[in-house]
Amino acid sequence: MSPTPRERRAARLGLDTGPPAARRGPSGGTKKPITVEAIIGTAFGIVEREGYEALTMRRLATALETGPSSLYAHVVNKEDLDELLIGRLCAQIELPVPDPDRWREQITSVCGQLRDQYLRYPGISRAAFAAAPTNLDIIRVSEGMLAILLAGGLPPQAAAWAIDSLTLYVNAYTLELGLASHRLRHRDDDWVVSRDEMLRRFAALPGTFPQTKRYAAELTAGTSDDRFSFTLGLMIDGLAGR
Amino acid sequence: MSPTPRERRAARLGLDTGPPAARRGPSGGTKKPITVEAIIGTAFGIVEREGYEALTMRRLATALETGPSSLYAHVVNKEDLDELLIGRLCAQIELPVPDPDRWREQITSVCGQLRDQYLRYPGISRAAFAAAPTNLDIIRVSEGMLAILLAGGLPPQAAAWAIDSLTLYVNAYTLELGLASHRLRHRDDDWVVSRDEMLRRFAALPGTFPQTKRYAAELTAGTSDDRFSFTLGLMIDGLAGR
DNA sequence: CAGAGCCACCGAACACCGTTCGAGTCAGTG
DNA sequence: CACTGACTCGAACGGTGTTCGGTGGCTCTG
Repeated sequence: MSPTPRERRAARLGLDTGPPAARRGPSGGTKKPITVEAIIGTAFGIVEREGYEALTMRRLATALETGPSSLYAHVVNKEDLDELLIGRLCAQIELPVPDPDRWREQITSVCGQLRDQYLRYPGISRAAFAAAPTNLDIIRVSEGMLAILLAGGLPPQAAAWAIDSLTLYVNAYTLELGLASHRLRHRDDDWVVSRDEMLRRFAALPGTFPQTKRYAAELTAGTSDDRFSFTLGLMIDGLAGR
Repeated sequence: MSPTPRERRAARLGLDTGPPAARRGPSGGTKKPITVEAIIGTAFGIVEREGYEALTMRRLATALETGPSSLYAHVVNKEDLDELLIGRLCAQIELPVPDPDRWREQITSVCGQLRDQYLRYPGISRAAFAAAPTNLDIIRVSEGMLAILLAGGLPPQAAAWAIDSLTLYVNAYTLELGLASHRLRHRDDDWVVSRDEMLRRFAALPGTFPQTKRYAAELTAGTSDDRFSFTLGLMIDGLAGR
């Protein structure tokens, strides 16, 4: 029984098996062999340039100058590939050493880093939603956040749940922005509208929407970044009250 | 130039054109004609029973005893269908008349209703993420929430942004739960694990994760409902401080 | 050094998906 | 009655993730 893909995944989750002896295929070694590292690298390239929706197994295989089936020797699934990408993303998050006096700005910084990473690869947060809470790189980030909140003096239960809340919100925020940028880049002319257009539409609403009409300015105010820090502040303020 | 689907959509956004004269196709009138209403109804049925991932145009057409192409006379897109579903969902939300003294429980109730509707149709919140903020039924809910928060005495800017935060969180929460229930129903044996299994895995972590190991109990505590109301409380508490 | 077995590679195919095309069929109108 | 136009629907197109079977260098064994 040859090693099933699940076993490969299991093996990768364990200690990394160094360079896999660099075998060559029937191509005669003319091109560099396919490695998990190469797959992840070009996958990130595709997502960065064309968005997550463009990351298909076929597109990825073409970029690696091979066929789709060749990928399945190194990756179990598209889902597995997603998890690899999210793991790599999380591995690049810098976790500060917890400082009790600065827990608010520290947790904000970690969330901001997550947001920036997700936004650098538009749409990839969709993969983050499905990512396993088993992955070590992901747990590492959550461990870091937990340490910060605990150092800040929060009760453990609140800290534990708050991590869920915060990461979930960051994921959702970046997912929404990713969808919007996808529409911008990809047809759907009238989907993403300017602020002026929003104001016009709100003004054209029937009288059944008095508050929306009256506070149209507030509803459309601020950059998406403003909304992000507003919501984060909301949650952190709520936490501080615990 | 026959009416393009976009025009149908535009027409539907205007005043609803009553019963469309009940035309029959080549089937000779043996079966009930396809209407937008019938499409929405059976679509909800499919999602309720088999989850949003099972809602494909082909599956839907089969349920209506027709071919996929027949649907496109009533619906522009799958995206358009999604918007119809979300709109219908939002139309069923009951909006209380704002009471300044009870704004907290009122806003909590609306969010709870949204959560329940989304969870009744697992995975449908994925469609909610993409839904247009143009749809009248959706704006109606946001108008209701805005009225509650304003009655509560919140500054308009905070109220406006808070609506975004809250709905985004509810969407994200239900999306995550929907993904989990999808995995449960659909293979992926070891993906959704019990609390005991989670505790075992946390205990097996290397010493690099001290906080995660120490507070494994807190990290795995509570039902998903507990986490939902915790996060909502967090945001509302933060709001109350404004 | 000869042979065997492993396994990365890859072309072809399968079962789906959303969507389009064009012909066919009816109801209402002039 | 002929015409028009909305509706129906089988067939097909281009796309997706994934599987299968064979090939041929590689490495290890005898």
